[in-house]
Amino acid sequence: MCPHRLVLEHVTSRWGVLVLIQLLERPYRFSELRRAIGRVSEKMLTQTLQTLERDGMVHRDAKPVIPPRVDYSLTDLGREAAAQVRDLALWTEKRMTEVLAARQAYDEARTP
Amino acid sequence: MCPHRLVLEHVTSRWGVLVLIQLLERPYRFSELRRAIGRVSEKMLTQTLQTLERDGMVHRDAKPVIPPRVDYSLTDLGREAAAQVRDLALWTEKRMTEVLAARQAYDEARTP
DNA sequence: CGGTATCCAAAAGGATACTG
DNA sequence: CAGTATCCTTTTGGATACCG
Repeated sequence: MCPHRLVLEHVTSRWGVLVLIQLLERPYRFSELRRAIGRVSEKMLTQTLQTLERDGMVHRDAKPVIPPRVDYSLTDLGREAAAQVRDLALWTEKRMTEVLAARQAYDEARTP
Repeated sequence: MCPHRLVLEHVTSRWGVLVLIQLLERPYRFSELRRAIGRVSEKMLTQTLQTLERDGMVHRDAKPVIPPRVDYSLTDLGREAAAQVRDLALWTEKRMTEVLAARQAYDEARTP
């Protein structure tokens, strides 16, 4: 598999999309981000953030305090990706009526 | 899960992305599309095409001849989606250098 | 040719418990 | 608080065989 295809999979992955769009708004702490996204396990959020950090999309700022505090934000690269992903998400929202109509036509043609 | 999130997952799915980008060029027959994409099983290509057809992105034209001939093409809706997906794919290609640099820095910071 | 059906392997994902 | 580690379930994907 070509390497840039993998990056595309990271940013368009189930949780990657939601993380990028959320961080486009402002930086978030770990638990705060988890609550904002909703119904994501710690494991998947950790994994998604690590992948996006490794790809240079997300910046991780761990403050050496007790209790630990870690802030996540977008890099310049991440902001570019996030903006495109958000546009695609907004497009699907805007076109939802057409999609639902197409589905109904498709389903009705097959269950007479 | 909100419905438009599912549509987003369809168009950004592993094979969905490749199908949309390929069909942006011109219509394709089933086997022809399979060869063009490479290393996709019949099952996954069928499944992907059905999902995209149901969502109103892909048009399926089955000609009643022997041997069977089926042509797949993009609808207007599909062309809009495909263009955005292709742009995102082109962006990841363009930014690959930065991503690779970020990865190297990430990996080196963790294996001294 | 263009599928469908079945079975199986691999990967993704979640719940829980534990740690610095 | 922000993770790791472990275990288990669900989903995804591929190989194969068969059908119209």
